[in-house]
Amino acid sequence: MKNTAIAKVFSDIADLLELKGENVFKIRAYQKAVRAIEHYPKEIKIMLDEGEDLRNIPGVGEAIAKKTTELVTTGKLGYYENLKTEFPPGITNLLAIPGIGPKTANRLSSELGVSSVDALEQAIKGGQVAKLFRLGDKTAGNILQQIQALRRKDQRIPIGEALPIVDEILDSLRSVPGVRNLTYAGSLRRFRETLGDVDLMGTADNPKEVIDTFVALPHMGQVLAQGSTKASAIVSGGLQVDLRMVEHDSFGSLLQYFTGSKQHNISLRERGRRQGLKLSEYGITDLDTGELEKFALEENFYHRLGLQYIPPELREAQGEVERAEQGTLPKLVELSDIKGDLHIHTDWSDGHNSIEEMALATKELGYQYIAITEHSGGRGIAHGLDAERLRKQVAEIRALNERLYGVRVFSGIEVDIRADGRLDLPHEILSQLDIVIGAVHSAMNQREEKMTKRVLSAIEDPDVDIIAHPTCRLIGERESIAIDLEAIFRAAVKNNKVLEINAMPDRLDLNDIHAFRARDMGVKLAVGTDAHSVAHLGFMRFGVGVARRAWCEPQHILNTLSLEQVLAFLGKR
DNA sequence: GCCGTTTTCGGCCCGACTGTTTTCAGTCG
Repeated sequence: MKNTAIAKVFSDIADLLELKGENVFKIRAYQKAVRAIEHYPKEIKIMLDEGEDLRNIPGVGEAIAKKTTELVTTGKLGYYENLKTEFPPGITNLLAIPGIGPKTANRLSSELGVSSVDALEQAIKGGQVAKLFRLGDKTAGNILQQIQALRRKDQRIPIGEALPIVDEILDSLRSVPGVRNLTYAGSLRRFRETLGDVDLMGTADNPKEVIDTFVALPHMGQVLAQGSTKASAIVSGGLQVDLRMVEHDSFGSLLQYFTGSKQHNISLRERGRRQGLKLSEYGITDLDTGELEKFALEENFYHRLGLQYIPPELREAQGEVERAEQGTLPKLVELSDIKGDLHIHTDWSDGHNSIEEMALATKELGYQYIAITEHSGGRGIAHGLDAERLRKQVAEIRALNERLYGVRVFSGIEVDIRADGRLDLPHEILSQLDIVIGAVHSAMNQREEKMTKRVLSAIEDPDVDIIAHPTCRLIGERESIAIDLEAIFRAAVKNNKVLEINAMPDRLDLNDIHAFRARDMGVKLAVGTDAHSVAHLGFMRFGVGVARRAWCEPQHILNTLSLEQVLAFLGKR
């Protein structure tokens, strides 16, 4: 049983306890455990196998540890099963409707016998809901709207789609005279892989003018709200963007507040309270004197609490507050640390640019090296290279290196790991290359045991240096293959092999949680763009974002090494 | 149910909005 499945059960329990009207702190404890478990980098099942105490997970105490153990070892949880029988099935679906909380859901169920979204819709249209005490026509109408919005609501939007649009919006707004600060907050600033909406924040001498410019931008579809300091609009593609213009002297605390995560902010406030301080978006209030201190700079907000500045990517309540207190936060890898791109396609297979064009473009980026890694022949559709064409390409790259200045081109391949675990090209040619990436592109439905064995055999193959996009997921499109990542990570460490953080925005694979665990286990990682054109080289920022969320420092990432160092690493085997 | 630079018991993050009230409950982020 995976951590996400365990978390789902406790999340259900929290919902049911809410309906039951249980002690709110008990409910909060379950919700806290849900977040802790779903983001925990290590599989609980493995912790149990290794005899590790689940109470090491912050937010998990004696009771939840015991329930988790029962759930994982037996596949069932008696407490949960009993709880479920107390309510009509499906009633927790009502809680997913914005505007409906436990109290309302309970009354809908007990007073109207409504326990499904469809039944609720009928009840609203029939007028029964508006007659309930303390509800009314307006509330009923709002709920109906929310139900309809929920039905047509798109999935969360991948960061790769949102960020370029947001960058354009910010560029346009920065040209308004008098703008002083302007940035994005929220999950985008924390670099989460998908976004529900986007929060922009700024300060300006003339906030109204910035708002007016914002809603008039060509990107904007429907404008949902527009006032003197705040506006909301839907940009083409369905992404909701909120712009908030605030007072300059409290910009820091507001940015901190709106960046979140919610759970991170709660951790901070809990800590603040123990210091006799009350934290809010307006600043920090001394509980003794009642005095409010404002912060124009976010850094100072953290420093006032006796903490190191915590980079947004770390603000997920994963122990970053404690580390900031000790002054031991990691010095996160930055885009400027990247010295090369080790996963690149060209027009030799399914890419759009020549080797030279790609090389010159990366030189512009300040890179010292790139690796040309076409698909192998096994992928017929992608004009994959067979041994003969690969030999020709190696010769061309050699010739190119003779006349290129400032950037070194490695000859490489993204060789298919076939369904039986064998590589798609023979040792004779692979051993001639500077770098070999192994990847799964076919037979993705294999059972976990077979798939794991398949990838393990590639990791153990002396010709292979890197495993690309280890889970093969495509965000919003294709689930991860079934694979035992813990076993993969162990083998990578043992064989001194590298796992990729694929930076294509619809892959981001390894993802943040997996990369966190891999790094923690001592796996070397590489951020590769998988670029199929010059424009794709810019994907590096997304991969670096994942690495930062995984608490990676430069030394954890292979392609932060200089040319000499990376050659030494590759030559070592 | 969790947890401890005040505590093993007694606390538990903070503020805003909405719709319904006539002072506030419920919900959200």
